[in-house]
Amino acid sequence: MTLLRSPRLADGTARGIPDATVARLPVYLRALNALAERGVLSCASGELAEQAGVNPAKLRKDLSYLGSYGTRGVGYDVEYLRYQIAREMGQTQDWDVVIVGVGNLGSALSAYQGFSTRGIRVAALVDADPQRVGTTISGIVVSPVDQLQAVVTERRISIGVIATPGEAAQQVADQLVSAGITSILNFAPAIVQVPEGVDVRKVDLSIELQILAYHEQRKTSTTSRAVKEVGA
Amino acid sequence: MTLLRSPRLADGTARGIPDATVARLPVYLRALNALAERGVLSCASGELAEQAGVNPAKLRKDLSYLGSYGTRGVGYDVEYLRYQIAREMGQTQDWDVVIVGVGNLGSALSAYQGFSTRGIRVAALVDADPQRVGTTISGIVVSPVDQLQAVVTERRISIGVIATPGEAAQQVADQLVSAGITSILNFAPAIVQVPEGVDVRKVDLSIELQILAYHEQRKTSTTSRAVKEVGA
DNA sequence: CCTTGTGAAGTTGTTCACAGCG
DNA sequence: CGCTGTGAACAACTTCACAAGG
Repeated sequence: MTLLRSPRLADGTARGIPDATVARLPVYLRALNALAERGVLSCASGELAEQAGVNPAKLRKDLSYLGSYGTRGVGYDVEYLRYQIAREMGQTQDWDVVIVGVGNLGSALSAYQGFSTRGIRVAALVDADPQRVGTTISGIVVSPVDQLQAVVTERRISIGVIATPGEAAQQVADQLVSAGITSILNFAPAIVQVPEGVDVRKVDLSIELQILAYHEQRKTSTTSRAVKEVGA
Repeated sequence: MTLLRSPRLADGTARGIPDATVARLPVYLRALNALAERGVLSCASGELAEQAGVNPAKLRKDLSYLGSYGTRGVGYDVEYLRYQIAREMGQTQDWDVVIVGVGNLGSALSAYQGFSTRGIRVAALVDADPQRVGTTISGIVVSPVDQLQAVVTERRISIGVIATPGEAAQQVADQLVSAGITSILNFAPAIVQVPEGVDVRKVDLSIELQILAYHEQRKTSTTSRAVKEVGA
């Protein structure tokens, strides 16, 4: 079970990048895109780190897992680094996702502008409600749940998004898995169990607010105490 | 700067609960609510841990930061533990939040059913677009941005949600802070800078999918390798 | 010089394993 | 006996501080 971490494989390719680093690479990518848009060609770790909201040393260590893409005494070439991170993140291709559940949240996700520039494409929408099936949302016709397998196979979708009520989440997860999905983003307020080999990430809107409320409570009750940044 | 951790203050009250634990307490709360609804009166750490999707030892350690609320040889009283966690999380009161930006995502958040049962109440909606100001969404009239200060003060709101495009995020954050908000949940794809004492949490939809895409890419490229749960 | 890349130290989080207690 | 609560070992992550090198 103690799967040891290999920072680098024998073939020299950077592998086994720490989870915490993987979670930050898209942030760096976004910061680099912002710099590129402003016409900046090169930047030092300090500038990029500030844009990304992290410590410069952390940024450099993160980048070191990918390779040595900087120039000592100078910094990083914006376009080159942008490409290297994008490649590492698999953004040289587009990733098709299927959203299950087109209520308020599912509809908002379908319309979300930010996906397309990050290599994410909403390729299909699915809902259990016959009233919603057949309607068009953000230019996509909503399919019935029993078409999930067909849609996933046909469009080679490997990522599924659960945007249903909590009660339906586990069943939807099971259906996604049996349709061949191996990565799930779960917005439903429920823990879903999946077989080995399937990745699940969870975004829970209530929990984020509850965490803020906890810190808020402590701020007002203990008036004399230093406050530090809330862990992300 | 080296703010040392005090698990417990002199007064005996549990304090300085680790961030990782605070982030999981709402999950335990949800699991306990589910058990209570099923009429379960008592449970062992193993059952609760399974419901919550964590290791039993981790659950017990998390609970130990709050106090000793279990009974050895038996387990935990569902209702009692539920109350203790809720109290620690500040859920004995309701927390009013203001959502800035009522586009697709902001509207979906306003309509989100899951908040009310978790002590979160959407108390006000604000938007910069004159077209949206004055309209009613989920029973709340949208206020103009220049009313933010008044709304926050009047309703004693301490938590703000940014659901605007990325370009507007920093400005909105500044406005929230000057209106007296000290906790921000940021859905915009941008890093916002805030003064000391203000907490910011970030939820980035694209980044979550990009992280899944990264793992997905690695699954398909290296066909012979064990896959482990993606870090939340 | 100046900034990267990185060992080493420090901090936080997780898991084990068992003493303690109902 | 069984399950909690927790010290101690372990693992992951962050930060420091400085050698390396353009």
